[in-house]
Amino acid sequence: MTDDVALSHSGTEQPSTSIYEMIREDIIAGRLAPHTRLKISDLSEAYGTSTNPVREALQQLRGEGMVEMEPNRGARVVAIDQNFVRDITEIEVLIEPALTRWFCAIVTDTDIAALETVQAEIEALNFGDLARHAELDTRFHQLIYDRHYNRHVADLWWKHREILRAISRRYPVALSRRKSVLQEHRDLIEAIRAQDADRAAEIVARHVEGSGRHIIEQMSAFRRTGGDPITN
Amino acid sequence: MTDDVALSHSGTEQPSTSIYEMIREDIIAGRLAPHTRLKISDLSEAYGTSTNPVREALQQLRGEGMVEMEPNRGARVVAIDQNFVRDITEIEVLIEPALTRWFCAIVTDTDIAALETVQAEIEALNFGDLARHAELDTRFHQLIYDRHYNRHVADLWWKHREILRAISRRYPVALSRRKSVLQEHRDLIEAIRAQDADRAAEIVARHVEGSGRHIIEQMSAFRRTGGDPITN
DNA sequence: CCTGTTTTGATCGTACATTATTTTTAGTGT
DNA sequence: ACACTAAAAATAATGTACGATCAAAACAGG
Repeated sequence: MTDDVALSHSGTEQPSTSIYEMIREDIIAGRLAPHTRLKISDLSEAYGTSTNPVREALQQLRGEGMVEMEPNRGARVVAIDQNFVRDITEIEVLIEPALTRWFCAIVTDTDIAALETVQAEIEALNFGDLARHAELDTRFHQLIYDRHYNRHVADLWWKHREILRAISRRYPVALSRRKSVLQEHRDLIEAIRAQDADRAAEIVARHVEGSGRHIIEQMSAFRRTGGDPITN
Repeated sequence: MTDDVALSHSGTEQPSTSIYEMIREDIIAGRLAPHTRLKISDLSEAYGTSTNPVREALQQLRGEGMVEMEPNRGARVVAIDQNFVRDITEIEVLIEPALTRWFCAIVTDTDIAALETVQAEIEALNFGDLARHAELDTRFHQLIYDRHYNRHVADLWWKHREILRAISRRYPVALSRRKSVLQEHRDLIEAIRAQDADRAAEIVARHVEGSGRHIIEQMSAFRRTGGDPITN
């Protein structure tokens, strides 16, 4: 089994975006799957630069927890197993309801309209394009969370979101889960409109919990069959 | 005001501990105060190495959020203001009660005995040695949180704890706060012994909240007077 | 006193050297 | 002839040195 890096970058890259962002984006987009080896010489060649910027980018990603490194043995994209997903989902179950509560207190008609617009797009799409759906779903929650004054919480949510995106992208979404997502979003909008913070928080908690559980189930299912999930 | 780096390292360092850990430790210990400039040439000289290891260490710390960097303008220890403390305190108010709840469910007599031992030491010390007190206080909570299966939550707590330690070390502890800390610890032990998870969680939430508020108040007070707080 | 230029200083990128680890190959004993 | 061990080469990470680039500070002219 080849464990090598094969990226979709042309040889001539504009260095407008940093190496760090590029590697990061490649991890989130799933082009660098969890636990793939990150060889600095390969990466420096792939991104058309010398080794030093790559090394520093990897160190930064290491600090963020997106890559893991062993001394004298190089770096890998962080291995994401069921426990990993469970762990960060549990954190989100604590955080997202709190963010939602705040949103309920400061929400305006414009905000709700924006939510409904995105939700309408999601329903119209109806999981036809999974990548697009993920994008819209992210935007839906982002509309709520980005309003919070606490940037650290919002950033923490975003960081976890990106990781979950990277992993969930590799598995399909079950039909039952699709129904739940749509319903929960609708319920959430209603609770927010009614400024019922407790109810909104409760819905979000269940939403996050369900999302995490679903990913874990899909991981188990596809691990048992041994088949590779979605190959890009 | 000098903005330079002046560390307490001898010229001959054993490279058993990495540059990363050394810089990190210097930040947490307060030898590198918030917002101090981190000049790689100075650091490489101070730690007795070349620039590259320092650069990578700084990138890792940047990923952790302990250092902030601007392109072509170098790195600084992250600036910790009142909002910063408020932000991470708010996160802890969400996280620590959850960790405590779990602890209530799995606590043993040995655990409670350990807590009481540490608490006895704290009370005996009675804030005589602030550094030692901070150490014991950390250990007290660590006894509770390290038992949790979710390593990501525990690590998040630890990361925030270290940052708060770095900042609170620069300010004295008010007498009223000292009383509260001791009382809250005692109450917490009682709630845990009774396996009253709700009550324990509530106590911890107040404890964390009070701790954060106290730090913020001290920051405001010493900012107004303009005087530098505690100088090591 | 303000503005444009020069100088200084530090970061960032490239190239090279060293060290550690893994793989290959050769050798030895049974 | 096969298995196991040891030595050696290859591979990759880690550290050092230097030149290029960028930004702020010092300076000269108006």
